[in-house]
Amino acid sequence: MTSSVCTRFAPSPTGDLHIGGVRTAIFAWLTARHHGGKFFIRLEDTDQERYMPGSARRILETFDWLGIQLDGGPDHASLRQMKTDEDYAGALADGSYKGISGPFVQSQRLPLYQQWAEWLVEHGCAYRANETPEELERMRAAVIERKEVWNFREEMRLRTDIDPAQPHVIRMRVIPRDGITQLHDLVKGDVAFENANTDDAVLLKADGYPTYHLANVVDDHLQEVTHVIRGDDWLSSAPKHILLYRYFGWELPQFAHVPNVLGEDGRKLSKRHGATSVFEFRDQGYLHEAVINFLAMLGWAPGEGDEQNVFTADELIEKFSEEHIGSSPAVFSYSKLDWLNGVHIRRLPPAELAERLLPFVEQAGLKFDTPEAQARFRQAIPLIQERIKTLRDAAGLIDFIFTDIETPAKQALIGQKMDQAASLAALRETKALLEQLPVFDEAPMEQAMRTLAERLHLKAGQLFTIVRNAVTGKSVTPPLFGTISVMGRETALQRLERAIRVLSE
RNA sequence: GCCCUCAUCGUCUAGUGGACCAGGACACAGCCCUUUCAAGGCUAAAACACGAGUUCGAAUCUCGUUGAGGGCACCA
Repeated sequence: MTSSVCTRFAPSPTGDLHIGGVRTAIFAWLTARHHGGKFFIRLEDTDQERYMPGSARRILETFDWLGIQLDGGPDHASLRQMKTDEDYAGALADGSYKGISGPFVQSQRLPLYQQWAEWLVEHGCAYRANETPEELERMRAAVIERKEVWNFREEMRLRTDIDPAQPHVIRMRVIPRDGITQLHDLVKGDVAFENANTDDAVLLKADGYPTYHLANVVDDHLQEVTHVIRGDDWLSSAPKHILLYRYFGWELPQFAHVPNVLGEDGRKLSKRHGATSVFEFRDQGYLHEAVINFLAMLGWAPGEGDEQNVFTADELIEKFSEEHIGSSPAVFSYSKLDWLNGVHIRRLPPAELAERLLPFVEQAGLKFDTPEAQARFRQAIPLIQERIKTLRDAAGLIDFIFTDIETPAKQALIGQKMDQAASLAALRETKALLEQLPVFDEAPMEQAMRTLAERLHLKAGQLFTIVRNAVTGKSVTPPLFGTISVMGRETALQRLERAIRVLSE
C-alpha cells in the first residue's frame, strides 16, 4: 500500500473548464485532501490540433477562484502576480512542486513518452506500424463490410520492414490475445473486458506525440498518482491502461470512474442547458463555496444516515469518501444550486458579502464614489443578505437607494380601502414624523410609524405600503424602515414631498 | 452492430436481506410568522423501471427484458 495519496486532474487545454470536469476535479481534490495527500493538475496537450492558447491560464484561474490549492502547480499568491498567458503556461511547464515531478504539461514531457514507447518495443509489448490514415480507413471499411469487429492487429500491417528513422507509429500488443483484463473500480466495482475486444492502440503518434493511453500511464506512474479519478468515458479504455502498467511492471493505481453530469433533459450537459463553464457561474454571481458544495453533492452523499446537505469545503474534506461516489449519472439542477448559493450567501459575514457584491453592483451601474455612498452600501447589506440567491440579484434590490426614482403614479400612492384625501393626509403625517424623528434609525422609526398608523386608524400595512411606494418607487423592497434609514432623511423627505404633490393634484 | 456501465419521489440522494406501508434535501402546493419580498417553522403530495427466480422474508442477491449513458481515432 502506498504511503501517501496523490491525485490529479488532467484536462485538455481546449477551452474553459466544463462544470462536469470541475466536478471530477473536486472529487479528485477531495480524495487527496481527505487522506492528507497531494493534488495537482496536468495539462494534456498532446493533440496539437485542439490546443487553445490561454487555456493554462483559464484552468489555473478556475482553481484559484474555487479556492482549491494545488500541490503540483503555483500557489494562490503567485497566481495573483501573473499577468500574461505565458506566465501561467510557464508555471505549469516548471520542473516540480512539493515533490511532484513536473513539467505539468505533457508537450514538455515528450522524451519520456518516446523513451517508454521504445522500451515497450524492445520488450516485445509494442511494435512499429506505418499505415496511413487512408489505408486504415479502407481496412476498417472492409472489415465492417463483412460485419466483423474492427480491431487492429499486428498481422494486419501492410508493411513490416519499418525504418525507425522514418515516420511511423508505435502500437501496443495485447497480451494475451484471448485473456480477460479485469479492474476493480472504486465506483463501478469489478469490471472485466475480453482482450479480444481491445485493439492494438496507437501509443506514440507519427508526430512523436503520445496518445492519451501512453501518456496518462507514464505520467501517473512517474508522478506517483495513487488514485486515477476521471470521467467514466474512460472506463472502456481502462483495460489498455491496465495492460500497460503490467507490461511496465508498475504498481496499479486505484481507479475511480465517475459518471457524467447530465442536463435536465437527461442528455449530457451542454451549452444549450444553460451555463456550463465555471466562469459563467462565477460571472452570474455564484459563490465558489456553493459551486463546490453543489458539485460535490452531485453524485456523492455522506451516506451512513448522515443527512447533511450544506457543507463547507473543510467539512467536505472531512466527510468525503471516494467509495460513496454514486455510480449513476446525475442531472444538474440549477434550482438546487440557486438554493445552495442563497444558503452560502447567508453564511457570509456581511463585510465579506459587501466585498464580493461590489463588482456586481458596479457592473449593474451603481456607483459609490463618495465615502458616504460606500457606507450606505455597507449598511444595506444586512437588508438584502437573506433576499438574494446570486450576487447579481443585489443591485435590483437596492438601486433606488443610490439612484433617483421615478415619481410613482397616483394609483400607487392610494392605500387599500383608502381614498385620495386619506392617503395624502397619511403621507403628510409621515413626512412630518420623519422630519422630527430624533434618531433616524430603523427601530425608533418603525415604532413611531406604528403609532402613527394607529392614530390615523389605519392598519400598519395600509400605511406602510403607500410609504413604500412613495419612498422607493417599488411595491417590493427590503424591509421598509431599514431601507429608509439607509437612504437617509434628506432623500426620503424629498421623495415624500414629490408623492404628496402627486396626490395634491 | 459490438463492448462496457447505469436504473429509489420531477431532481440530488439515504438505503448493502428483516428496524422501510422506504428517510432527508431541492423544486412544487397549503398553513403559520409578517409592512411587501425574502428567510424561518409546520403540513401535504411525490419513488424502489418491468418480469422471473433465490429466500421464512428483497429496494437490497441472481437471471432476463426495457430504457438511458459511454466507448469502439495517429482526440482527449
